Amino acid sequence: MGATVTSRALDILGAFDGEHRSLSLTDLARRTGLPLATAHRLVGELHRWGALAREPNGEYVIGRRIWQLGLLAPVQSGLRQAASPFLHDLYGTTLATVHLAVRDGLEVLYVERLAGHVSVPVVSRVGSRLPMHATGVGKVLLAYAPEEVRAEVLQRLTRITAYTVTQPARLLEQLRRVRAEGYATTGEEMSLGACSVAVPVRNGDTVVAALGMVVPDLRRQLPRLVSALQVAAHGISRTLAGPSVQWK
Amino acid sequence: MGATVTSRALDILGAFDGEHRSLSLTDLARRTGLPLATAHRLVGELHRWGALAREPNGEYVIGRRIWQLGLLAPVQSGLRQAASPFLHDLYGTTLATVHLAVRDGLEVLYVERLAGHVSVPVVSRVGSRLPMHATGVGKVLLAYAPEEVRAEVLQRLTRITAYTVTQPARLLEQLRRVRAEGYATTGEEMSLGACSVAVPVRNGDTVVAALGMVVPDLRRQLPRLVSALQVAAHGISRTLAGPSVQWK
DNA sequence: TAAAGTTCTTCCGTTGAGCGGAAGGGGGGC
DNA sequence: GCCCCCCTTCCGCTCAACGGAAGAACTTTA
Repeated sequence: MGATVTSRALDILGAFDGEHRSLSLTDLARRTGLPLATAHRLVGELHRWGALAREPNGEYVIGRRIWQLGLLAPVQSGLRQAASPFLHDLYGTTLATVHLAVRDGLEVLYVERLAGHVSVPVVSRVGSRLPMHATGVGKVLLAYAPEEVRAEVLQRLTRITAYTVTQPARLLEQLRRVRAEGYATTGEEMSLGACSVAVPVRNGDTVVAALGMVVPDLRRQLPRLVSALQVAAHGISRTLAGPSVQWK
Repeated sequence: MGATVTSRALDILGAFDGEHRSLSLTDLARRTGLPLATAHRLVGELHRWGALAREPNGEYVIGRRIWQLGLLAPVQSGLRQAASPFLHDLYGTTLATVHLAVRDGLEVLYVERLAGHVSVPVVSRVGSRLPMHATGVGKVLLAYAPEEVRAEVLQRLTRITAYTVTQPARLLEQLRRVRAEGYATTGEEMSLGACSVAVPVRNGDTVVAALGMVVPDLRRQLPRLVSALQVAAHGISRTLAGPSVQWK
């Protein structure tokens, strides 16, 4: 596989994740499968550049330089900033957990999250990924994804709770309705006790993100939540389409 | 200089900054001084891994994977999250531009920023760096920095406005007062029309960050602002010292 | 429409940078 | 003391990275 120097260096960075925020040299060597001496050299270079930093205890963590670079990513500087005020409004009026997510490959990537005080069992975190077929934002993004992506996702509908939709035909039907009605819902398909609604966020004609919220129960207030979401989504779209948000 | 493969790959990432968020292949080759063919190969690898992404127009931007990694940096997951609620409170009670910053090498690195509606000419941005001797947070961080850092910074007190302190002796005296009184101030030393106050944020005994605010004028309300800042700083310190903030 | 100028991509023979096994610290637990 | 684990350094071999050059794709100029 990855035999190039660059890919090895990147693999070292990739060894860090939400559960492994700080790793010792040997941890890194083990997780990447690199010989210790090699890992040592690469880690040294990454450290010298500022991609990695050392904790007082000697373990390595992601460095500030990477954090800084991350702030330049379009997902951060464009979409996120455009959406920020609308998310706050939305949270203010509904007090539910609000999410902004994009599609990344075959998964949903959470870009922003405002957590409600009344906490519902929510799995997502900013920067984390979840399967598309079991989340509200995922269904929206899947509904508007290229045919090939949809086809591939439909092949692997892994079961997560007892309510997860795992039959391709049934999910396809749901996606059709998402396109027709403009919103997606889930009921305890990702975690028990959590339902969700989501709507697409457009930039011009294309769906670039999904905006969703998680609540304990949908029945009663669905129309109100959908319209609140749509108002916010339109606001974000307008900001995105506006004069060069991306660059300021 | 940088002759290793890794450092070249990192240099490519380093070519991106606040003013250059998207670059073409030739831009990258030029900015890094690499031969086009070499840049092409490295960029290809970075792209394949997700460190770089391609815009519709073919230019490269920082990819989502880097953004995700950045979220794992301690500056983001520990300090920033601990401080967030206090910053919001602080902003709510004062309506001034609020800053959280750390020292990175010989400069101030802005970690978080809440912008006031009544905008004062503020230069900082999250992820950007400014010189230490001309900012409130910078003076605080400098006052508590290791002797060697202070010595080096004092050698290069570049003038920015007519009010910037450029005499080492005068700055040293100010730093002494910062330590004695627990807060630092600036008056139009970084940009005209902007004054600032800042206080240290501690984790245990060591100063890990500085909390500051920028206002058009300090005279009248200084005591009130200082005490508001100190309350917030103590709150952050308590959260940092508390049970494992860093890991949740 | 051709010509001249961009920028991007692919090819391939040469060579020195990266490789990694091995050996040498350092510390802390028993 | 001894053992074990983790980190760091060394060094000769080899193969991956290098980059000049040629050509493809696309744009601008004449």
